[in-house]
Amino acid sequence: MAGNPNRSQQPSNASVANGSSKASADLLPNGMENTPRGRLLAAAAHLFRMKGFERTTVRDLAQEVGIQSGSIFHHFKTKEEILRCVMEEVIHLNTERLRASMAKANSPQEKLYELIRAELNSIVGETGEAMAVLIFEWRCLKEDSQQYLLELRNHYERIWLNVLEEAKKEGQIAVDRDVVVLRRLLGGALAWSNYWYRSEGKLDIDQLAKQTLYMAFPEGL
Amino acid sequence: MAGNPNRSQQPSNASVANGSSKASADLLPNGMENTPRGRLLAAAAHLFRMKGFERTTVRDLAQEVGIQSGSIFHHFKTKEEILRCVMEEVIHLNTERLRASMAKANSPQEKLYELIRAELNSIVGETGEAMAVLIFEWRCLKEDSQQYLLELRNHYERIWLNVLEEAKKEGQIAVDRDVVVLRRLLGGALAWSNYWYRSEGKLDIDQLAKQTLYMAFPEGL
DNA sequence: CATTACCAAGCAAGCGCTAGGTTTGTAAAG
DNA sequence: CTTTACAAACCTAGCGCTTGCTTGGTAATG
Repeated sequence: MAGNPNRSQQPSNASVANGSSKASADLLPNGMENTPRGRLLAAAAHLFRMKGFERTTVRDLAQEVGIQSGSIFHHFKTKEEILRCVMEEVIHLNTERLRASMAKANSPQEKLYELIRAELNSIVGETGEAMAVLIFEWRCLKEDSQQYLLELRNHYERIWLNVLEEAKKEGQIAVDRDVVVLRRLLGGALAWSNYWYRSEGKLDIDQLAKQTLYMAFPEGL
Repeated sequence: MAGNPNRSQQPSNASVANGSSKASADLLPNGMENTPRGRLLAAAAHLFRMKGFERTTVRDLAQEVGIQSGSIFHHFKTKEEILRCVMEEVIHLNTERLRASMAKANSPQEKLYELIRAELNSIVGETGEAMAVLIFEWRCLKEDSQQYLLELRNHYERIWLNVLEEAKKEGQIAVDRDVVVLRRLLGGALAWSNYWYRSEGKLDIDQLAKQTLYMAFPEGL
Protein backbone atom coordinates (compact mmCIF):
# COMPACT_ATOMS: atom_id res chain seq x y z
CA MET A 1 0.00 0.00 0.00
CA ALA A 2 2.96 2.25 0.13
CA GLY A 3 2.82 3.06 -3.55
CA ASN A 4 0.54 5.52 -5.28
CA PRO A 5 -0.52 3.66 -8.39
CA ASN A 6 -3.29 6.04 -9.37
CA ARG A 7 -1.66 9.28 -8.66
CA SER A 8 -1.96 11.81 -11.43
CA GLN A 9 1.09 13.71 -12.47
CA GLN A 10 0.34 17.30 -13.10
CA PRO A 11 2.55 19.09 -15.61
CA SER A 12 4.48 21.99 -14.18
CA ASN A 13 2.35 24.25 -16.30
CA ALA A 14 -0.57 23.69 -13.94
CA SER A 15 -3.13 24.32 -16.61
CA VAL A 16 -5.33 21.33 -17.14
CA ALA A 17 -6.58 18.50 -15.00
CA ASN A 18 -5.92 14.95 -16.07
CA GLY A 19 -8.03 14.01 -19.02
CA SER A 20 -10.64 11.87 -17.31
CA SER A 21 -13.37 14.43 -17.84
CA LYS A 22 -14.30 16.74 -20.63
CA ALA A 23 -13.57 20.37 -19.97
CA SER A 24 -16.58 22.26 -18.75
CA ALA A 25 -18.12 24.44 -21.43
CA ASP A 26 -19.28 27.06 -18.99
CA LEU A 27 -16.23 28.85 -17.79
CA LEU A 28 -16.68 32.29 -16.44
CA PRO A 29 -14.44 34.90 -18.05
CA ASN A 30 -11.29 36.59 -16.86
CA GLY A 31 -9.11 33.67 -15.98
CA MET A 32 -11.32 32.37 -13.28
CA GLU A 33 -10.63 28.86 -14.51
CA ASN A 34 -6.92 29.22 -13.91
CA THR A 35 -7.07 28.88 -10.17
CA PRO A 36 -8.14 25.68 -8.42
CA ARG A 37 -10.98 27.63 -6.87
CA GLY A 38 -12.10 28.90 -10.27
CA ARG A 39 -11.93 25.46 -11.79
CA LEU A 40 -14.09 24.15 -8.97
CA LEU A 41 -16.65 26.90 -9.42
CA ALA A 42 -16.86 26.36 -13.15
CA ALA A 43 -17.30 22.63 -12.70
CA ALA A 44 -19.84 23.24 -9.96
CA ALA A 45 -21.90 25.52 -12.19
CA HIS A 46 -21.87 22.82 -14.84
CA LEU A 47 -22.83 19.94 -12.56
CA PHE A 48 -25.36 21.88 -10.51
CA ARG A 49 -27.05 22.86 -13.72
CA MET A 50 -27.16 19.37 -15.13
CA LYS A 51 -27.95 17.31 -12.06
CA GLY A 52 -29.10 19.81 -9.46
CA PHE A 53 -27.32 20.79 -6.30
CA GLU A 54 -28.56 17.93 -4.14
CA ARG A 55 -27.84 15.26 -6.71
CA THR A 56 -24.33 16.50 -7.30
CA THR A 57 -22.02 14.92 -4.74
CA VAL A 58 -18.70 16.33 -3.70
CA ARG A 59 -17.24 13.20 -5.22
CA ASP A 60 -18.77 14.08 -8.60
CA LEU A 61 -17.34 17.53 -8.35
CA ALA A 62 -13.91 16.29 -7.36
CA GLN A 63 -13.82 13.87 -10.25
CA GLU A 64 -14.79 16.63 -12.69
CA VAL A 65 -11.73 18.68 -11.77
CA GLY A 66 -9.46 15.68 -11.22
CA ILE A 67 -8.85 15.75 -7.48
CA GLN A 68 -9.97 13.74 -4.47
CA SER A 69 -13.24 14.61 -2.80
CA GLY A 70 -11.62 15.60 0.47
CA SER A 71 -9.42 18.15 -1.26
CA ILE A 72 -12.43 20.28 -2.07
CA PHE A 73 -12.67 21.36 1.54
CA HIS A 74 -9.28 22.94 1.35
CA HIS A 75 -10.90 25.58 -0.89
CA PHE A 76 -14.44 25.77 0.47
CA LYS A 77 -15.74 25.20 3.94
CA THR A 78 -18.96 23.51 2.89
CA LYS A 79 -20.72 22.33 -0.22
CA GLU A 80 -23.29 25.07 0.24
CA GLU A 81 -20.54 27.68 0.16
CA ILE A 82 -19.65 26.52 -3.35
CA LEU A 83 -23.21 27.11 -4.46
CA ARG A 84 -23.27 30.53 -2.89
CA CYS A 85 -20.02 31.53 -4.59
CA VAL A 86 -21.26 30.44 -7.99
CA MET A 87 -24.35 32.55 -7.54
CA GLU A 88 -22.52 35.53 -6.16
CA GLU A 89 -20.07 35.67 -9.01
CA VAL A 90 -22.69 35.39 -11.68
CA ILE A 91 -24.79 38.16 -10.15
CA HIS A 92 -21.82 40.50 -9.97
CA LEU A 93 -20.74 39.72 -13.48
CA ASN A 94 -24.15 40.17 -15.01
CA THR A 95 -25.06 43.27 -13.09
CA GLU A 96 -21.97 44.81 -14.61
CA ARG A 97 -22.98 43.59 -18.04
CA LEU A 98 -26.43 45.06 -17.64
CA ARG A 99 -24.95 48.43 -16.75
CA ALA A 100 -22.53 48.33 -19.66
CA SER A 101 -25.22 47.34 -22.14
CA MET A 102 -27.08 50.58 -21.60
CA ALA A 103 -24.14 52.75 -22.50
CA LYS A 104 -24.94 52.40 -26.19
CA ALA A 105 -28.66 53.10 -25.85
CA ASN A 106 -30.57 56.35 -25.82
CA SER A 107 -34.35 56.01 -25.98
CA PRO A 108 -36.21 53.87 -23.45
CA GLN A 109 -37.06 51.41 -26.21
CA GLU A 110 -33.42 51.04 -27.15
CA LYS A 111 -32.48 50.67 -23.51
CA LEU A 112 -35.04 47.98 -22.96
CA TYR A 113 -33.91 46.17 -26.05
CA GLU A 114 -30.35 46.25 -24.77
CA LEU A 115 -31.45 44.98 -21.36
CA ILE A 116 -33.27 42.10 -22.97
CA ARG A 117 -30.30 41.31 -25.15
CA ALA A 118 -27.93 41.44 -22.20
CA GLU A 119 -30.05 39.22 -19.98
CA LEU A 120 -30.60 36.82 -22.84
CA ASN A 121 -26.87 36.60 -23.38
CA SER A 122 -26.37 35.95 -19.69
CA ILE A 123 -28.93 33.18 -19.79
CA VAL A 124 -28.04 31.39 -23.01
CA GLY A 125 -24.37 32.40 -23.27
CA GLU A 126 -21.31 31.27 -21.41
CA THR A 127 -22.70 32.20 -18.01
CA GLY A 128 -25.93 30.37 -18.78
CA GLU A 129 -25.26 27.43 -16.55
CA ALA A 130 -24.42 29.62 -13.60
CA MET A 131 -27.51 31.73 -14.27
CA ALA A 132 -29.69 28.64 -14.30
CA VAL A 133 -28.17 27.61 -11.00
CA LEU A 134 -28.89 31.04 -9.59
CA ILE A 135 -32.50 30.82 -10.64
CA PHE A 136 -33.38 27.22 -10.00
CA GLU A 137 -31.27 26.18 -6.99
CA TRP A 138 -32.24 29.10 -4.83
CA ARG A 139 -33.87 27.10 -2.09
CA CYS A 140 -30.75 25.02 -1.53
CA LEU A 141 -29.16 28.05 0.08
CA LYS A 142 -29.35 28.58 3.80
CA GLU A 143 -31.44 31.49 5.00
CA ASP A 144 -28.59 33.95 5.52
CA SER A 145 -27.07 33.20 2.15
CA GLN A 146 -30.42 33.91 0.56
CA GLN A 147 -30.68 37.17 2.40
CA TYR A 148 -27.27 38.28 1.27
CA LEU A 149 -27.77 37.37 -2.37
CA LEU A 150 -31.21 38.94 -2.39
CA GLU A 151 -29.61 42.32 -1.88
CA LEU A 152 -27.38 41.80 -4.88
CA ARG A 153 -30.36 40.74 -6.96
CA ASN A 154 -32.28 43.82 -5.92
CA HIS A 155 -29.63 46.03 -7.46
CA TYR A 156 -29.96 44.06 -10.65
CA GLU A 157 -33.74 44.37 -10.70
CA ARG A 158 -33.53 48.07 -9.94
CA ILE A 159 -31.82 48.68 -13.26
CA TRP A 160 -34.71 47.03 -15.08
CA LEU A 161 -37.37 48.92 -13.19
CA ASN A 162 -35.71 52.25 -13.77
CA VAL A 163 -35.80 51.75 -17.51
CA LEU A 164 -39.38 50.51 -17.53
CA GLU A 165 -40.54 53.40 -15.38
CA GLU A 166 -38.80 55.85 -17.66
CA ALA A 167 -40.50 54.29 -20.67
CA LYS A 168 -43.89 54.50 -19.03
CA LYS A 169 -43.34 58.11 -18.00
CA GLU A 170 -42.62 58.95 -21.62
CA GLY A 171 -45.83 57.27 -22.66
CA GLN A 172 -44.23 54.30 -24.43
CA ILE A 173 -46.06 51.82 -22.19
CA ALA A 174 -49.83 51.83 -21.82
CA VAL A 175 -51.03 53.49 -18.63
CA ASP A 176 -52.86 50.38 -17.42
CA ARG A 177 -49.75 48.22 -17.53
CA ASP A 178 -47.91 47.68 -14.26
CA VAL A 179 -44.16 47.90 -14.77
CA VAL A 180 -43.38 45.58 -11.87
CA VAL A 181 -45.66 42.95 -13.34
CA LEU A 182 -44.20 43.59 -16.77
CA ARG A 183 -40.70 43.02 -15.46
CA ARG A 184 -41.78 39.77 -13.89
CA LEU A 185 -43.40 38.59 -17.08
CA LEU A 186 -40.28 39.51 -19.02
CA GLY A 187 -38.03 37.90 -16.42
CA GLY A 188 -39.99 34.68 -16.54
CA ALA A 189 -40.04 34.58 -20.31
CA LEU A 190 -36.28 35.16 -20.45
CA ALA A 191 -35.42 32.74 -17.68
CA TRP A 192 -37.44 30.08 -19.40
CA SER A 193 -35.33 30.39 -22.53
CA ASN A 194 -32.61 28.60 -20.62
CA TYR A 195 -34.71 25.48 -20.94
CA TRP A 196 -35.51 25.51 -24.62
CA TYR A 197 -33.24 27.88 -26.55
CA ARG A 198 -30.37 26.31 -28.47
CA SER A 199 -27.93 28.63 -30.15
CA GLU A 200 -27.44 26.08 -32.93
CA GLY A 201 -31.04 26.56 -34.03
CA LYS A 202 -32.29 28.90 -36.73
CA LEU A 203 -33.14 31.63 -34.24
CA ASP A 204 -30.23 33.78 -33.14
CA ILE A 205 -30.11 35.74 -29.92
CA ASP A 206 -30.87 39.11 -31.46
CA GLN A 207 -33.92 37.73 -33.17
CA LEU A 208 -35.16 36.23 -29.94
CA ALA A 209 -34.53 39.51 -28.17
CA LYS A 210 -36.63 41.25 -30.75
CA GLN A 211 -39.46 38.76 -30.35
CA THR A 212 -39.28 39.32 -26.63
CA LEU A 213 -39.35 43.07 -27.03
CA TYR A 214 -42.80 42.72 -28.56
CA MET A 215 -44.00 41.82 -25.08
CA ALA A 216 -43.41 45.39 -23.99
CA PHE A 217 -43.49 47.38 -27.22
CA PRO A 218 -45.86 45.88 -29.75
CA GLU A 219 -44.63 48.14 -32.50
CA GLY A 220 -41.05 46.92 -32.09
CA LEU A 221 -38.02 49.10 -32.47
CA MET B 1 -63.35 -0.87 -4.65
CA ALA B 2 -61.15 -1.14 -7.62
CA GLY B 3 -57.73 -2.44 -6.84
CA ASN B 4 -54.60 -0.47 -7.26
CA PRO B 5 -53.30 -1.31 -10.71
CA ASN B 6 -51.29 1.86 -10.81
CA ARG B 7 -48.77 0.40 -8.49
CA SER B 8 -47.07 -1.72 -11.09
CA GLN B 9 -47.51 0.75 -13.90
CA GLN B 10 -44.47 1.20 -16.05
CA PRO B 11 -44.05 4.25 -18.23
CA SER B 12 -41.43 2.65 -20.40
CA ASN B 13 -44.09 1.63 -22.84
CA ALA B 14 -44.20 4.21 -25.57
CA SER B 15 -47.96 3.97 -25.79
CA VAL B 16 -49.99 6.48 -23.85
CA ALA B 17 -52.80 4.16 -22.93
CA ASN B 18 -51.93 1.70 -20.22
CA GLY B 19 -54.95 0.33 -18.44
CA SER B 20 -57.29 3.03 -19.55
CA SER B 21 -59.62 2.79 -16.58
CA LYS B 22 -57.27 3.78 -13.80
CA ALA B 23 -58.54 7.30 -13.70
CA SER B 24 -56.30 9.67 -11.84
CA ALA B 25 -57.93 12.42 -9.80
CA ASP B 26 -56.42 11.05 -6.62
CA LEU B 27 -54.35 14.13 -6.36
CA LEU B 28 -56.83 16.88 -6.74
CA PRO B 29 -59.97 18.38 -5.42
CA ASN B 30 -62.36 15.49 -5.29
CA GLY B 31 -61.09 12.30 -3.84
CA MET B 32 -57.72 13.79 -3.20
CA GLU B 33 -57.63 12.99 0.46
CA ASN B 34 -59.94 10.05 0.44
CA THR B 35 -57.49 7.34 -0.39
CA PRO B 36 -54.12 6.75 1.26
CA ARG B 37 -52.60 7.06 -2.16
CA GLY B 38 -54.26 10.41 -2.71
CA ARG B 39 -53.12 11.67 0.66
CA LEU B 40 -49.59 10.68 -0.17
CA LEU B 41 -49.67 12.39 -3.53
CA ALA B 42 -51.06 15.60 -2.07
CA ALA B 43 -48.43 15.62 0.65
CA ALA B 44 -45.76 14.82 -1.90
CA ALA B 45 -46.78 17.73 -4.12
CA HIS B 46 -46.58 20.01 -1.12
CA LEU B 47 -43.22 18.81 0.14
CA PHE B 48 -41.61 18.52 -3.29
CA ARG B 49 -42.65 22.07 -3.98
CA MET B 50 -41.31 23.43 -0.73
CA LYS B 51 -38.09 21.47 -0.33
CA GLY B 52 -37.47 19.92 -3.69
CA PHE B 53 -37.62 16.26 -4.57
CA GLU B 54 -34.12 15.35 -3.45
CA ARG B 55 -34.35 17.14 -0.15
CA THR B 56 -37.66 15.55 0.70
CA THR B 57 -37.05 12.20 2.35
CA VAL B 58 -39.51 9.38 2.49
CA ARG B 59 -39.47 9.93 6.24
CA ASP B 60 -40.62 13.52 5.78
CA LEU B 61 -43.38 12.33 3.53
CA ALA B 62 -44.46 9.59 5.91
CA GLN B 63 -44.59 11.99 8.82
CA GLU B 64 -46.71 14.42 6.81
CA VAL B 65 -49.44 11.82 6.33
CA GLY B 66 -48.92 10.18 9.72
CA ILE B 67 -47.56 6.78 8.84
CA GLN B 68 -44.21 5.01 9.04
CA SER B 69 -41.69 5.53 6.27
CA GLY B 70 -41.68 1.91 5.23
CA SER B 71 -45.44 1.93 4.69
CA ILE B 72 -45.06 4.25 1.75
CA PHE B 73 -43.72 1.43 -0.33
CA HIS B 74 -46.96 -0.44 0.00
CA HIS B 75 -48.47 2.25 -2.24
CA PHE B 76 -45.57 3.14 -4.51
CA LYS B 77 -42.68 1.06 -5.68
CA THR B 78 -40.09 3.83 -5.52
CA LYS B 79 -39.83 7.43 -4.47
CA GLU B 80 -39.42 8.41 -8.09
CA GLU B 81 -42.73 6.79 -8.92
CA ILE B 82 -44.43 9.17 -6.49
CA LEU B 83 -42.97 12.10 -8.35
CA ARG B 84 -44.04 10.70 -11.66
CA CYS B 85 -47.60 10.15 -10.46
CA VAL B 86 -47.87 13.69 -9.14
CA MET B 87 -46.80 15.02 -12.51
CA GLU B 88 -48.97 12.66 -14.49
CA GLU B 89 -52.11 13.56 -12.59
CA VAL B 90 -51.55 17.27 -12.82
CA ILE B 91 -50.98 17.09 -16.56
CA HIS B 92 -54.15 15.13 -17.11
CA LEU B 93 -56.19 17.42 -14.94
CA ASN B 94 -54.95 20.61 -16.49
CA THR B 95 -55.16 19.39 -20.05
CA GLU B 96 -58.82 18.78 -19.37
CA ARG B 97 -59.16 22.23 -17.85
CA LEU B 98 -57.52 23.81 -20.85
CA ARG B 99 -59.94 22.10 -23.17
CA ALA B 100 -62.93 23.09 -21.07
CA SER B 101 -61.81 26.70 -20.85
CA MET B 102 -62.16 27.18 -24.56
CA ALA B 103 -65.81 26.15 -24.66
CA LYS B 104 -66.88 29.64 -23.70
CA ALA B 105 -64.62 31.46 -26.16
CA ASN B 106 -65.16 32.36 -29.79
CA SER B 107 -62.56 34.66 -31.29
CA PRO B 108 -58.86 33.74 -31.18
CA GLN B 109 -58.28 36.60 -28.77
CA GLU B 110 -60.92 35.32 -26.43
CA LYS B 111 -59.59 31.81 -26.72
CA LEU B 112 -56.09 32.95 -25.90
CA TYR B 113 -57.34 34.93 -22.96
CA GLU B 114 -59.10 31.85 -21.66
CA LEU B 115 -55.99 29.73 -22.14
CA ILE B 116 -53.94 32.23 -20.19
CA ARG B 117 -56.52 32.39 -17.46
CA ALA B 118 -56.73 28.61 -17.26
CA GLU B 119 -52.98 28.09 -17.11
CA LEU B 120 -52.67 30.87 -14.57
CA ASN B 121 -55.28 29.21 -12.40
CA SER B 122 -53.43 25.93 -12.71
CA ILE B 123 -50.23 27.58 -11.62
CA VAL B 124 -51.35 29.82 -8.80
CA GLY B 125 -54.48 27.93 -7.76
CA GLU B 126 -54.97 24.71 -5.88
CA THR B 127 -52.92 22.68 -8.34
CA GLY B 128 -50.11 25.21 -8.14
CA GLU B 129 -47.80 23.10 -6.05
CA ALA B 130 -48.14 20.12 -8.33
CA MET B 131 -47.61 22.35 -11.36
CA ALA B 132 -44.45 23.77 -9.86
CA VAL B 133 -43.23 20.25 -9.23
CA LEU B 134 -43.99 19.35 -12.82
CA ILE B 135 -42.00 22.29 -14.06
CA PHE B 136 -39.08 22.45 -11.71
CA GLU B 137 -38.39 18.84 -10.70
CA TRP B 138 -38.32 17.50 -14.22
CA ARG B 139 -34.73 16.30 -14.16
CA CYS B 140 -35.36 14.16 -11.09
CA LEU B 141 -37.28 11.77 -13.31
CA LYS B 142 -35.57 8.85 -14.93
CA GLU B 143 -35.23 8.94 -18.68
CA ASP B 144 -38.19 6.73 -19.46
CA SER B 145 -40.49 8.63 -17.14
CA GLN B 146 -39.51 11.83 -18.89
CA GLN B 147 -40.24 10.29 -22.24
CA TYR B 148 -43.66 9.16 -21.14
CA LEU B 149 -44.67 12.48 -19.58
CA LEU B 150 -43.33 14.39 -22.56
CA GLU B 151 -46.03 12.88 -24.72
CA LEU B 152 -48.70 14.07 -22.32
CA ARG B 153 -47.18 17.53 -22.29
CA ASN B 154 -47.13 17.63 -26.06
CA HIS B 155 -50.90 17.24 -26.15
CA TYR B 156 -51.16 20.14 -23.76
CA GLU B 157 -48.87 22.32 -25.85
CA ARG B 158 -50.72 21.40 -29.02
CA ILE B 159 -53.85 23.12 -27.71
CA TRP B 160 -51.90 26.34 -27.24
CA LEU B 161 -50.27 26.21 -30.63
CA ASN B 162 -53.54 25.58 -32.41
CA VAL B 163 -55.04 28.73 -30.95
CA LEU B 164 -51.96 30.83 -31.67
CA GLU B 165 -51.76 29.58 -35.23
CA GLU B 166 -55.42 30.35 -35.75
CA ALA B 167 -54.89 33.86 -34.42
CA LYS B 168 -51.96 34.41 -36.72
CA LYS B 169 -53.86 33.09 -39.72
CA GLU B 170 -56.59 35.62 -39.01
CA GLY B 171 -54.02 38.37 -38.89
CA GLN B 172 -54.27 39.06 -35.17
CA ILE B 173 -50.57 38.38 -34.67
CA ALA B 174 -47.88 40.20 -36.61
CA VAL B 175 -46.45 38.20 -39.49
CA ASP B 176 -42.90 38.38 -38.18
CA ARG B 177 -43.80 36.82 -34.86
CA ASP B 178 -43.12 33.10 -34.45
CA VAL B 179 -45.98 31.40 -32.66
CA VAL B 180 -43.77 28.68 -31.19
CA VAL B 181 -41.48 31.30 -29.72
CA LEU B 182 -44.48 33.27 -28.53
CA ARG B 183 -45.87 30.22 -26.74
CA ARG B 184 -42.52 29.70 -25.03
CA LEU B 185 -42.34 33.30 -23.93
CA LEU B 186 -45.89 33.09 -22.61
CA GLY B 187 -45.20 29.76 -20.94
CA GLY B 188 -42.13 31.12 -19.21
CA ALA B 189 -43.88 34.24 -18.05
CA LEU B 190 -46.77 32.22 -16.67
CA ALA B 191 -44.63 29.55 -15.05
CA TRP B 192 -42.61 32.24 -13.34
CA SER B 193 -45.71 33.63 -11.67
CA ASN B 194 -45.58 30.60 -9.42
CA TYR B 195 -42.56 32.19 -7.78
CA TRP B 196 -43.88 35.66 -7.13
CA TYR B 197 -47.65 35.85 -7.44
CA ARG B 198 -49.61 35.89 -4.18
CA SER B 199 -53.38 35.79 -4.40
CA GLU B 200 -53.62 37.92 -1.27
CA GLY B 201 -52.04 40.83 -3.12
CA LYS B 202 -53.84 43.63 -4.87
CA LEU B 203 -53.62 41.94 -8.26
CA ASP B 204 -56.23 39.28 -8.92
CA ILE B 205 -55.82 36.48 -11.41
CA ASP B 206 -57.99 38.01 -14.11
CA GLN B 207 -56.01 41.22 -13.96
CA LEU B 208 -52.76 39.31 -14.26
CA ALA B 209 -54.18 37.35 -17.16
CA LYS B 210 -55.04 40.60 -18.87
CA GLN B 211 -51.55 41.98 -18.31
CA THR B 212 -50.17 38.78 -19.76
CA LEU B 213 -52.43 38.98 -22.78
CA TYR B 214 -50.67 42.19 -23.73
CA MET B 215 -47.66 40.04 -24.57
CA ALA B 216 -49.54 38.66 -27.54
CA PHE B 217 -52.18 41.26 -28.29
CA PRO B 218 -51.00 44.77 -27.49
CA GLU B 219 -54.45 46.23 -27.96
CA GLY B 220 -55.91 43.92 -25.32
CA LEU B 221 -59.36 42.43 -25.53
C1' DC C 1 -59.65 -15.95 4.96
C1' DA C 2 -58.33 -12.80 1.50
C1' DT C 3 -57.29 -8.09 0.88
C1' DT C 4 -55.74 -3.73 2.25
C1' DA C 5 -53.20 -0.88 5.18
C1' DC C 6 -49.89 -0.46 8.18
C1' DC C 7 -45.84 -1.12 11.83
C1' DA C 8 -41.16 -2.28 13.73
C1' DA C 9 -36.63 -3.04 12.84
C1' DG C 10 -32.89 -2.62 10.21
C1' DC C 11 -29.63 -3.24 6.02
C1' DA C 12 -26.47 -1.68 2.43
C1' DA C 13 -25.08 2.15 0.15
C1' DG C 14 -23.99 6.74 -0.19
C1' DC C 15 -23.53 11.19 1.86
C1' DG C 16 -20.80 15.55 3.61
C1' DC C 17 -17.02 16.26 5.90
C1' DT C 18 -12.57 15.53 8.81
C1' DA C 19 -7.81 14.31 10.35
C1' DG C 20 -3.28 13.89 9.55
C1' DG C 21 0.30 13.18 6.46
C1' DT C 22 2.63 14.16 1.67
C1' DT C 23 3.84 16.68 -2.45
C1' DT C 24 4.64 20.92 -4.91
C1' DG C 25 5.87 25.69 -6.28
C1' DT C 26 8.44 29.60 -4.85
C1' DA C 27 11.74 32.37 -2.99
C1' DA C 28 14.80 34.07 0.46
C1' DA C 29 19.23 32.68 2.84
C1' DG C 30 23.62 30.69 2.73
C1' DC D 1 23.86 27.52 -7.53
C1' DT D 2 22.35 25.16 -3.73
C1' DT D 3 19.96 24.79 0.57
C1' DT D 4 16.32 25.67 3.56
C1' DA D 5 11.84 27.13 4.76
C1' DC D 6 7.02 27.37 4.25
C1' DA D 7 2.40 27.64 2.69
C1' DA D 8 -0.79 26.13 -0.65
C1' DA D 9 -2.57 22.08 -2.87
C1' DC D 10 -3.57 17.62 -2.55
C1' DC D 11 -4.03 12.54 -0.93
C1' DT D 12 -5.53 8.52 2.02
C1' DA D 13 -8.59 6.69 4.91
C1' DG D 14 -12.56 6.64 7.11
C1' DC D 15 -16.13 8.44 10.68
C1' DG D 16 -20.82 9.32 11.77
C1' DC D 17 -24.91 9.86 9.86
C1' DT D 18 -28.86 9.68 6.52
C1' DT D 19 -30.82 7.73 2.64
C1' DG D 20 -34.20 4.72 -0.09
C1' DC D 21 -35.89 0.58 0.50
C1' DT D 22 -36.79 -4.43 2.42
C1' DT D 23 -38.49 -7.91 5.38
C1' DG D 24 -41.63 -10.26 8.10
C1' DG D 25 -45.22 -9.68 10.74
C1' DT D 26 -50.01 -7.61 12.73
C1' DA D 27 -54.74 -5.47 12.80
C1' DA D 28 -58.97 -4.40 10.70
C1' DT D 29 -62.54 -4.93 7.27
C1' DG D 30 -66.02 -7.42 4.52
